[in-house]
Amino acid sequence: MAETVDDRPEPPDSPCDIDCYCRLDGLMELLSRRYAMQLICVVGAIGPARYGEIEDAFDDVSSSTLSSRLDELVDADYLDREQYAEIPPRVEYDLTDDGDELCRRLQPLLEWAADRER
Amino acid sequence: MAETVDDRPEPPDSPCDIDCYCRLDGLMELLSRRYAMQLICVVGAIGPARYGEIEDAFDDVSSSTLSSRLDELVDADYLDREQYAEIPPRVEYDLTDDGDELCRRLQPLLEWAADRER
DNA sequence: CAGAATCCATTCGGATACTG
DNA sequence: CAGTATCCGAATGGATTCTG
Repeated sequence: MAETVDDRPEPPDSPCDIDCYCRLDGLMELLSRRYAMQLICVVGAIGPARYGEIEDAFDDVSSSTLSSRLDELVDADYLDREQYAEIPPRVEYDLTDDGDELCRRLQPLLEWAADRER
Repeated sequence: MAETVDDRPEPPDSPCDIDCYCRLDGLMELLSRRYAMQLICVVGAIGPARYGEIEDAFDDVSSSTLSSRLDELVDADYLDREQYAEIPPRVEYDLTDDGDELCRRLQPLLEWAADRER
């Protein structure tokens, strides 16, 4: 890698000085995956949510896809995964603090998107 | 241990009765493509924006990708494309009313995303 | 129940070259 | 300047099968 600038006081070569929304990679890339944004908001809405509940909410998502999305969001610390040693096994997902903040910021968007689809 | 009281009506056709953010396809699918959300906000920020300005703002987007994204957003009526019969040719993109509303609803998200990347 | 693993079709997006 | 066209590798997500 040629140039990795660790401290970015003011990128001199950035033509987009507004608020530089153009270079966003981490979170935006995560949110650009299928169901990611909806997933955050669904978990936010139905509180601690079990895997099955989430799966049902989407109704047409494959388990592999949902698993991936959950993993990614857990890894990125937007979701918290609590596993209980019970039979049958129970797992609950909930928003972390960051996830909660994210959810709040997604709300206006999804709300609007939902409105215009009906 | 009592279950959380659930007195929701339970619509028969929708397993996700909160606000049904799970079935969103149209807009969310559009926004899930690379640069789409940033693109809306950038155009919102630099007003009527020329193709070159937008391209420069992103600095690492390929012209084919940017073109696709622009086309999609124009087709979906979030962006307006104005072409002037000049030499050299000039094209300006601007937000439509829907695009403007979308931009406002994306703002909190991107703002936050930008903050946590620095 | 809550996934993990594997395989695979499709899609997406970048590079490159070319144009009105 | 503002794209379009083409090719192609990479990534994505679904189906299916299997498991603690």
